[in-house]
Amino acid sequence: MDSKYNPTDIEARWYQYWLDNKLFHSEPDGREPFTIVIPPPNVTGVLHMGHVLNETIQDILVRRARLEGKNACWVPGTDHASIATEAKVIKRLKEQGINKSDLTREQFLKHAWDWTDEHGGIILKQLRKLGCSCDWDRTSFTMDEKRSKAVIKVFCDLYKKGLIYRGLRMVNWDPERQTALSDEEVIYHDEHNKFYYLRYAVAEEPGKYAIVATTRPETIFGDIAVCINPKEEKNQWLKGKHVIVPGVGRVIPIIEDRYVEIGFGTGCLKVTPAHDVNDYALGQKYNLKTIDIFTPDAHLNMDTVEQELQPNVRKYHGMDRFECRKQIVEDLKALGLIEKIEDYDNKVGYSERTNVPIEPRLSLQWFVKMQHFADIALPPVMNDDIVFYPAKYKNTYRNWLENIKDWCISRQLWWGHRIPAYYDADLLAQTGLKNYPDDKIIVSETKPEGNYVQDEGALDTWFSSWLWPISLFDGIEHPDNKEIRYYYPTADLVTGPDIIFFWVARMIMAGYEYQGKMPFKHVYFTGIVRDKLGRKMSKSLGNSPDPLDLIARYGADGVRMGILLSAPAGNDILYDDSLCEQGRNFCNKIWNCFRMVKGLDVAADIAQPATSKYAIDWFNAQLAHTEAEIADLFSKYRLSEALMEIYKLYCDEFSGWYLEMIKPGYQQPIDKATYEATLAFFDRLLRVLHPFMPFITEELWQNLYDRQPGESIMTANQTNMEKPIDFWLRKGKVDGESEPTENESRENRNGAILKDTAYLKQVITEIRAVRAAKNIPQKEQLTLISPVELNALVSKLANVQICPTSQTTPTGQTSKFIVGTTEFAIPMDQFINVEEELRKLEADLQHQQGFLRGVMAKLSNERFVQNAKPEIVALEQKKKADAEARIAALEETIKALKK
RNA sequence: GGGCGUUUAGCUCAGCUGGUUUAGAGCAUCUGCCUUACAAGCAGAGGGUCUGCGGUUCGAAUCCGUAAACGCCCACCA
Repeated sequence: MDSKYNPTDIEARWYQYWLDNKLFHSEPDGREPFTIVIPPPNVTGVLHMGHVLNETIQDILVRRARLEGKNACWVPGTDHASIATEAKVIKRLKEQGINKSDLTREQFLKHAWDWTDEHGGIILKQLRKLGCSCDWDRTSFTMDEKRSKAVIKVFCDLYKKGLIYRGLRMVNWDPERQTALSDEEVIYHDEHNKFYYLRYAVAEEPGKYAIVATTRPETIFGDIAVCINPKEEKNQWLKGKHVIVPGVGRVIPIIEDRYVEIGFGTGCLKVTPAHDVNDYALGQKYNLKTIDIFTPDAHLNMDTVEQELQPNVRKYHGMDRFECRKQIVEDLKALGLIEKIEDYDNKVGYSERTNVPIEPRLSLQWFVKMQHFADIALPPVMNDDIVFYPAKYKNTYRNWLENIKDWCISRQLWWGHRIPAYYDADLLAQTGLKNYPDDKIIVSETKPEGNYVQDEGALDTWFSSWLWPISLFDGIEHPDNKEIRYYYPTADLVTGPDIIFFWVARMIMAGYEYQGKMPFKHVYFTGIVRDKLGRKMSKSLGNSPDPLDLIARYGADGVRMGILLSAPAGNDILYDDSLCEQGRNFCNKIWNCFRMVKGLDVAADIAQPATSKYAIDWFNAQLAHTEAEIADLFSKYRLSEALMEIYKLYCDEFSGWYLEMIKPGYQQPIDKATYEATLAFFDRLLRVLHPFMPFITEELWQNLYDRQPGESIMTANQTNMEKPIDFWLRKGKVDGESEPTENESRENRNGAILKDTAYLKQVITEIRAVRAAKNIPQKEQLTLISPVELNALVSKLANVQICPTSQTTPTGQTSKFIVGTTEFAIPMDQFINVEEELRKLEADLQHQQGFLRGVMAKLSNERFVQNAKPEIVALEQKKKADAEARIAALEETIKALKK
């Protein structure tokens, strides 16, 4: 065995072994289920650091549950990611010289499926490298047959219930992809813009102007009115008048509405009902017409402007909206129709996917009525039936649900689930889509007989994702089937807070609507993975490492540890390669522990040293203690802390102390009892680590004992994780105790031996410190003069000969230290720097005296003694006694030294 | 404009319902060691008054108020 752990081959081998033995596969049975459904990554996506974090956490939870004996099932799959994938396909087609507009829907979809087949599932393959224990037999896709059927069925069902409707609304329009978006898909950015003050000539009073301030001068072609607040003093003179849209020539009325805020800008608001949500509302209220001046790709369309005005504005036809803005400003300047231009900061909405500014656009879309869903989804989260980690996201969740708006679910895309609404072809020809009567629409899972045409739109991707925990188990089509009854509700959902509205909230809604139950019991919100400078990882910054490359360098276990180490739930994690390095180093440490243990020469006929017996007792207690700690941390989803506990357990307790305690002398064999106990400890240690580092733990577990084919650490039932194993414990009751229960006595004994060992460790550490300070090598044996009886482990680990104080009269100089209130001394041949010793001791003395003053201040305070709880007072008295004893010991030592 | 969160060693974070030996961990740093499992290691050491201010209390990193800095979410002020 090499002294360095080499993960590459080992990882590949064990992953294949797990697959070959179907160890990830789950079928309903009598055990308690533990289900996680993967947040489906985009089908054409590749693994990035965010996935690594997210999937590692899920794998840890799943593997832990599996070890606990639960029937763990982690269902993988991918998302068709309607808009993102369609964009990628269009881009690729363009590279081949093909325009989407030249293709029929069928032709385009053929290309899209080709792309999906080609790239789809790459990310799932990558998850295997990371060690994810998904049940691959259950791999699903949001657009596969089962999931598609579920989506269509739900659409029809909600339509029948009156919860889906078609309507002409102002929606967020993505001019790049030319589709509607939901409110959640719009991201607002702060921008430095200009505020343009335009002069609208007053028709009735030549030479006078109404000044209108706007950030979007290019929309004046669609102006229908100018609105003032009836209460605004300075604009009273405009009441009932008309103004002329500058550069356009349209005469429009001044209208009055209290919506216009007094004192803001000029008090005159231009009303463009086709291009602004608020203006649209005003338009509705005052029955104004709408002029849509943009084409679907946000170029100016002057055909919609009145015939007689077109000669004035024809030059803008076909211009891009931002080009037009520049141009119109130039032109109005030339005409003297711009009063002034000011800097102005405002927010502009961008399409989440294409990153172009969205355009509010009046359009015919499908919506889900959300109030009903908000009503069923709010209570379970607020009263912790579904628990959020961290809990602060409950606020965010509530805030959204309490201000819920209807969900625009139709998209003008081809890649996705096509809306199952059908129009009578003849009637449609007469009326057009907008005027097609609602009651003549047929919404159906199958195409109706006759001459019908299907709605061209597709559904929002999230309209399939919200069914994911149900549709994966066929719970939409067969709501009471065996699988859904067994696996649903799922246990945990692990996801980012950025999709709390998109996905988490909507799954809860669908869960209650279609199963009458929550979709999951716990939601673990991860943070965002950033680089060590706190910047988001992005392709353009080049600060996003390729996970596969990291796995090649550090091993999957190392990377898993690296990503997890500083990732408490909800906190952003600042990723740095050095964290993976720490993970790799840890693997190496474990590897070498194993080499040491398995390299021991075992002799059946030698007796077990008392020190080893003690060491085993102690480590058993320590292990039980840490295991309980870890169980507690898991119950709170504090996974990075749990891993840190394990790390310290291996490095400090097991490797640093236990193995040193039981290690036989040079080229000496070890007794069988100690060896067996050590193997058993190792077995437990591997199990507790396995969820975090599956590969190395499997490798070592397999080599620890002879294992049967098909056996795995994964399924080594770990039912006793928080309890110590009995047979190492001393039997019989502790003196002075009256019949403790088994658990109590175990805890007492564990507590006692942990305390004893802490004391021993401290003595040993002090001796080592003396060595370090005096540069005395470990090999050179020292004498320790001790007033108390000490375990022989002290001699073994510190290489000292222990002499009782009574039998020793040190000649010459000694180095002294105090543990608790006991003074120990080490005689020294060499010269001792008395000054140095004194300085240290006096510093300690000062510290103790300061401490004692603090304690005394409390105890001499009557109100403290009266008000504080008795046990607190008693504790302070004990502190006082201890400090006094220690001070006495120090003073004596100092006095002796000064002689 | 609302709401939420954060601020503890050089860095990343624990510190739960105020009292547990005048603040803990990992990493990094410094010193000494290639000691017969491991230099991707071992041993030892240093380092913070808990963002500022005020209050409650016998007692505050912990509770309250306030200010500042940073971060996030929501919102139709053109």
